[in-house]
Formats: sequence, C-alpha cells, structure tokens
Amino acid sequence: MPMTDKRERLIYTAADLFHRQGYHRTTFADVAEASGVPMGNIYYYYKTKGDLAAAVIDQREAEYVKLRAAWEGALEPRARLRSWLDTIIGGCDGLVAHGCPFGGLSHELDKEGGPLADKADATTTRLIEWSAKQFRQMGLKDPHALGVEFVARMQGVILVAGIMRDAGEFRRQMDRVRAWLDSL
Amino acid sequence: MPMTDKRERLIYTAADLFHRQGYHRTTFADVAEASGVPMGNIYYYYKTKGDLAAAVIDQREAEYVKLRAAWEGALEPRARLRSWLDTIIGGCDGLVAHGCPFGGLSHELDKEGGPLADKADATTTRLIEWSAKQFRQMGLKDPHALGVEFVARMQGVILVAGIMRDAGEFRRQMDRVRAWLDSL
DNA sequence: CTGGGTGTTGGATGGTTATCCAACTCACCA
DNA sequence: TGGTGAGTTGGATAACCATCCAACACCCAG
Repeated sequence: MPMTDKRERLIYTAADLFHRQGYHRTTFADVAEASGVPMGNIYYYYKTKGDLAAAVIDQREAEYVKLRAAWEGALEPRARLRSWLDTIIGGCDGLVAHGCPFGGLSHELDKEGGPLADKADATTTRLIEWSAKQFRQMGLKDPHALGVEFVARMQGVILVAGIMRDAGEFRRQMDRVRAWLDSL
Repeated sequence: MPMTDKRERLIYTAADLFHRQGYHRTTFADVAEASGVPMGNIYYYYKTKGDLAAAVIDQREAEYVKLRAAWEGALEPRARLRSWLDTIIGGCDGLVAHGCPFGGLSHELDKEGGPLADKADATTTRLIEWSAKQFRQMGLKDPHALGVEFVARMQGVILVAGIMRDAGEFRRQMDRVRAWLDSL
C-alpha cells in the first residue's frame, strides 16, 4: 500500500502550488506535472479539486497542531508566542515572495463561500484562540482582542512586506511586533 | 462622445466584481451581464482582461489621490491619519465581507507577476509613503517604519476580521489602532 | 494458471473562457 | 443623398479546464 506516499506527494505539491500561484490559477494539469502523477491518476485519489483543497487544509491543520505542541515546549506563555513569531520570521523568504500560505488560501476560498471556506477559516480561528489563551495565561486584560491583534499584525506585515517585496522591512516589522509582545 | 459614460460603467462594474469575487473568478461574461454592456462591445473599449484591470487600478489610484487630498484638509498630521482610519472604519461592512478591494487585487496580481502587479503595488507604496510623511511631520523617529506599521495593521485587521466574519471585532481592532496612533 | 481487485494510464468529453470578427446602426458631412 | 467612420452586436473560435472513462498492469488467493 504505497498509496500513502502518492497521496502525500499530491498534497504537498498542491499546497506548494496553491501558495505560489493561488488556488484558482492552479490547474490539475499543474499538479500532475509538478508531482509527476498523471492527471488520470490524481483523480483516483481525489475526486474533485475541492477534495484536494480539503486535504491540503487538513494537512496544514495537522502541521499547526504539531507546531503548537512545539511552541508549548516553552514554559512561559510569552515565550510560546515568541516561538510562533520566530517560526514566522524563519519563513521570511517564502512569506514575502508569496504571502501567507494559509491566509491566502483562506481568503480565496472565502470568495467562493461553501464548506471549504468554513474549514479553512476554522483553522485560522484555532490559531487565534491559541494565542488568546497564551495572553490569558499572562494575566492580561482582554486576551481575545490581544490574540486577534497579534495574528492580525503578523498577517498585515506579511501582506504589506509582500507587496513591497522587501524582506528587510519584513524583519524590521516583525521585530516591532516582538517588542510590542515584550512590552505587554 | 458618450463613450466616457460606458467606459466608466465598465470600470466600476469590474472593480466591484473583482472586489467581491476576486480577479480570476470574474469573467468577461460577468462584467457584461452586471454592466449591461454586451461582451462584444466591452472588447471595443478594453482589448484584454488585463487592460480592464489596469483601468480599474488607475481608477482606484485616482480615488486615493482624491481621498488623500480630503484627509489633508486636517491641519494636524495625526488628524490626517485618523481621517484615513475613519474612512476605513466607514467601509466596515464591505471590508469584512470581501476584504480590502485594493490589497486583494494587488495580492492576486502579484501571483501573476508582470507589469500589472507592479502597477498595483505602486499604488499601495504611495499610500505607505503618504502615511510615512505624516509621521515624519509629527516629528517621530523612524517615520517610514511607522507608516508601514500603520498600513500593515489596518490590512491585518481587515484580513483577520474578514476570516472571522466579525464586524464587531473589526471595529474593536480598529479602535486599538486609533489608540496606538493617539499614543505616539 | 486464473480470476478479481487495486492501481494506473492516455485520451475523451462537455462546459467555460478570453478573444476576435463580420455585419450592422446611425449621426454627420460633402 | 451617398459615404464615412465611430460605436455596437451576436455569435464564432480556439484554447483550456475539471471531470470521467475504458482499457491496461500487476499482484495475490484459489
């Protein structure tokens, strides 16, 4: 049963293409070529483009679960949030070049509506709630608003630095977010 | 020469559809139906979809020029930035429902590359520079970084509040941006 | 060896899309 | 009045796309 291998190859290829080209610009033919899996065979694993997108979202959700577990290795909630920030900063190049892989997909799917959009949104919501929890553990007032602010700031920096195509500005702005975090 | 009328109708229709459905999801047929201009006739005015998009970007640039002039009615640079913020807050519903009309288009075009992306990016850059100028006039250190931060925060709030589909959170977060602005 | 099931494949299909065109309207002027 | 050209129109076209399928390869149980 080496199908797992192929399934994963398809998911990772699709995730990468969705990130770089966007969901709508990416065709099954693109996925076929990039993954080396013939188009006819892709369909054996994922009956529709939506199914493939759902699998990509699931994969990312699983990835975030793992990441959150890693960030929770830090004892202090503030340090956990800093870990997240560091993870983001580590992905600087890809983020500046193509935007947030998840935010972008989410935004695109939102314009379609439907269950896929909800699924993507739920993943983002979980991330916001996780950061709100950290702020709550820090004993701060209005932790939910702080959580939203934290995520919004990171997303905003990714978007604007992407438009400016300026990795230096990206880092500078993320440092500002870190300074804000440390000042709370 | 009532062609101006039709040209504008096409631009506004396209701008609206690009905002609500996204650029790629919007077809010439959509624009034709929504504007009441037959497809064959659209082509008389705009030879390609890219031409239409360029016209939309130009129209938005012109709109921002007017808006900036209005915001500059305020004498204090801080008040000018507040005017911008108020303009954004006034568009709450549309922004939460469909994202930033310009940021979204910019992001989508960036994934295509090409001169259209540069054109869109330039408009955003001008907005950032304008806000940097206000921070400079306030005598603050590192006005450029502040300008980027201001725009990034607004964009981030629009994006995240859109994903959460929460107009209340949108307003709450924008109030936080205003508080930050007032604290500088 | 053999039948059936799991995978695999290239190409077919039906619908959509941007783009283009040949013919038409009609106001204006020589 | 006949000609001219800007503006208009529905439909043609060629490409592309997600989806589907009929046939094929391979493997293991009987």
